Amino acid sequence: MPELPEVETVVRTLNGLIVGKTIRDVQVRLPRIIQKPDDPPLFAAMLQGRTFERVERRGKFIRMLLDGITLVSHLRMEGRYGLYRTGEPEELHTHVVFRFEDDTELRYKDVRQFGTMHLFVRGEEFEQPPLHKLGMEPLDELVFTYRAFRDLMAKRSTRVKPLLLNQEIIVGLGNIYVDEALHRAGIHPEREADSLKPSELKRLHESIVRVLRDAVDAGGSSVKSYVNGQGEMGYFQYSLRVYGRKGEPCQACGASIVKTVVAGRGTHFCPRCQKDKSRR
DNA sequence: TAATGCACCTGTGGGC
DNA sequence: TGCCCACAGGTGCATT
Repeated sequence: MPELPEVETVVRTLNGLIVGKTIRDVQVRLPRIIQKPDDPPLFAAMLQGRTFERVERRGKFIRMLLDGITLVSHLRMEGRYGLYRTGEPEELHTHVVFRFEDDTELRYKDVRQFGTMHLFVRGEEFEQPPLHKLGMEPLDELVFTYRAFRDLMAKRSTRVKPLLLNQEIIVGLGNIYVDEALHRAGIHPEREADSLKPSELKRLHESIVRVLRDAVDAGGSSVKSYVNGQGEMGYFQYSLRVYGRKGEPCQACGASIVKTVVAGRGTHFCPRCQKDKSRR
C-alpha cells in the first residue's frame, strides 16, 4: 500500500530510469486507469514523441513532467512501475505500456486496477482534481510547522485517525504510518483531535515527521506487494511497531497489540501506551 | 459544512 | 482438497 515513503522511493527510482527517454507510443490495455482525458487514444497521442524531464511527488501522487505536459499517476493499493526491454514477456495485470525510442518500455502493473492517470498541460494540474485540494506536505519543514499542525487539529472535533488520513489536511499518510505515528506519540486513534493537549500535539507532530523520514530512508515498507521501480523491496516493515503486529508484545511496554476498526479502517494500537481519553 | 459509509477491485487466507 | 466468503485499503462520491 504505497504511502508517502513508498511513493517517494518510486519517484527517486523513476528519476534514474526514465528521465531523458522519449516515448515512441503508448498502449492502454485497461481504459479505466486513464481518467483524463476521458479518451485513452487521445491520452496516447498526447504523450507520443514527448520526453520525460523529471519525476516529482505531491502527497501520494507521482508527477511525471514531460515537455509541456504533466502526467499525474496514483498507485492506489498495488500499482507499480517497472522498466523492461521491449519484447520481454509481459506480466499479468500490465495495464499501460510506455514504449521508448531506445527499445525499452515503462510498464504500469496493477493487480487491483485501482490506480489512476491524469494528463495536464504543464502547471494546470494544481488547479484541478485530483491535486487541487491537497493539504500540507509533512516533510516540508517550512509548511508543516508545529503551529500550522496545531491550528488545524484544534478546530476539529473528529477522531484523530480519520483526520490524519484526510489528504486535504496533511498529505501522504495512510493506514500504516498513521497507526505508527499515533503509537510513537502515545495517542489513542479515537481521541477527538480538539481534545489533544499541546504536549500531545507536539509529540504527534514530531512522530509524524520522524516515522515518515525513517521510512523514506529505509526505502519504504514492503507490506504485501510494494516494490520500487526496480523491483526492490523497502525494509521499513521491520521497524513497524504496531501495524500488522496484532497479539505481539508492544516494544515499549510489553502489552499485547490490539487490532480494531476505526472509521472503517483496520487499526493497530497498544492499549497501555495509547489510553483512550476521549469524551465519548 | 463536516462527518460517515460505501463502491471500486482481486488475491489471500481462514473456516467449513 | 476444494469451495465460499470476509478482508485488505486510497480515493471519490453519496448520504446523513
